[in-house]
Amino acid sequence: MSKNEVSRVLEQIAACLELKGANTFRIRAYRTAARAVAGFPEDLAAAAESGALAELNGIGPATHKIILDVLVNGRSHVLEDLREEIPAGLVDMMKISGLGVAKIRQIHESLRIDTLSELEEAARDGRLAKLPRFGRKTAEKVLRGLEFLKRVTEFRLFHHARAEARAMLPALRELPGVSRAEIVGGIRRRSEIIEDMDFVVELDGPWDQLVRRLDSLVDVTEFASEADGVFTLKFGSGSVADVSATPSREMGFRMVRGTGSELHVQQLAERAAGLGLVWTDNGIERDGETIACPTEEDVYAALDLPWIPPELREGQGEIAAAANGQLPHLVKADEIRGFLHCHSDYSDGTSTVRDWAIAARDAGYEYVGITDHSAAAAYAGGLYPEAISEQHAMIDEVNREFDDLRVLKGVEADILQDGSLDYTPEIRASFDFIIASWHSGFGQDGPTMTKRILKAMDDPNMAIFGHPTGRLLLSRDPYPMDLDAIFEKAADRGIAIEINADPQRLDLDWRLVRAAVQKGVVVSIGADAHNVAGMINMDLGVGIARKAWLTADQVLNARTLDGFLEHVAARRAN
DNA sequence: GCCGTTTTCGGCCCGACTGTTTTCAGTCG
Repeated sequence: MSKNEVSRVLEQIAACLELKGANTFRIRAYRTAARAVAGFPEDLAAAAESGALAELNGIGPATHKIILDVLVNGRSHVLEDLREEIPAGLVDMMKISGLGVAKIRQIHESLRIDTLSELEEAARDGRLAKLPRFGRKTAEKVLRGLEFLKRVTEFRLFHHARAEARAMLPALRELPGVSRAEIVGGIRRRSEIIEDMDFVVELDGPWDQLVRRLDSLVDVTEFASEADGVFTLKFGSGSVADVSATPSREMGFRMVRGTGSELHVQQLAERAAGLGLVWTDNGIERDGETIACPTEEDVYAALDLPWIPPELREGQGEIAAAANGQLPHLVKADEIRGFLHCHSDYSDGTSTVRDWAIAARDAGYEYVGITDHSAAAAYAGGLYPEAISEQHAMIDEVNREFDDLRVLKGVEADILQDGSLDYTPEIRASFDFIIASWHSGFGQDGPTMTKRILKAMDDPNMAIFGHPTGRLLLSRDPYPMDLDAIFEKAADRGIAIEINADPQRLDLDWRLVRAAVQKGVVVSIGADAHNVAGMINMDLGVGIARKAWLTADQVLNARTLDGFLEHVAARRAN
């Protein structure tokens, strides 16, 4: 059982308790434990054995017992008992925007509804709108929510899928006759959401032996094989893996074919045709002979191309760029010098300023920008003016202790309804830099939102525009605003646009990052981490930057400390 | 249910918006 699965069990318990009307603090305790588990940096099972898990902040006797139950038995008796009482459909309804516990209970009790399809029916035939305090708009919102759920339910977040795929690799590599196994597909391209996991295995032995052993892999519930050596596995967790088996002389070809998007592969086939070659499902043929391609380099070389980084294989011009020798030198994780956008225990984070400094220095960063929430974000413990001075004094103290790292006094200031930034101008000027982002007023229409953001950009203290479109992967679409106008103004004012690296956000979308950069916008990669375990988010953000063709000089926090501060100063003077 | 420079019980996440209502419950971040 992975951390994510254990964390999900705790989340589900919280959801069931919420629907039961349990004490809110008890519910919150389960959510806290779920987050603690998900963000735990080490091996969970080992920590459970050594007793370190029980010492973890947020884990108490009850949640510890549940975690052990899940780790040892693969299931939670507490959750199973709750499931007896609470229909699964009601838990699903909590994912619908606009439906909270109270409304769901009302629906359940007055309409006797406990599945999503019954809910849809009631929303369509008018029963839902007739309930007290519901109405036409609520019913429409529920239908939109149901539509969204249908659209996303086959997908999972990148980091969850990658963790599961990585955990599967050793088992695949140990299968008889398998000399190599690699992850391909959307995970290798670093797509933000993933439908199926894709693998390629290099097989020396006979196929039937592999077929017999594949369905013995842990937790496989369904197994189907296809004629051309692709095997589909379904797991108890609901995830699906496609495993493609190939002899070593075709390994490179299978990896290219398995990794590239449909468009990329199609464009490779067209290029092959242009060179008088034939692209088939199993390889590239010249004069009726298949060209041996044990490595990916062999495939691209046969097409007279240099190797193309997997992140770029989307059919968005990378083949032409490769042919012209114009592939970008994609930014690498070790080129990021500044760790930006982190929350400390002054607001809703759990790590202290000193924790952040130590973790950032140990990870090799030159500077770390602490950006707690501003006062308007009351729900997240946003800082009142008194707390700011206190925090700045603390940062000064920590800075005196480190000669190889600088802690910057940042803030994630709310963009208020009217487009002004939180705090007075004097307070805003007291920060080293400001990430401005919005956390409320999402009901506004597109033009109003655009006007609001454009106005915020007039504030000389706004150095970075945080999680610009507000999207939450698999749960909320981006907000409808005029991004062209916003990118133009950002370029003009020298405001960086954030790639927020929270795995649920990955906002700005990589496709849009490319558009922004083409307009001259500088990009900042922000981890949006709430504890030092969240430092791994930076890797996800770099992945998105690479998908957007970014080079280090286009990334604000790949600059030196002086370079970063110069940028902020230039912005304030603009 | 968890935590503790408030320490074994009492406190923990609040303010604004939305859609429904004609004064506010429910949801969201």
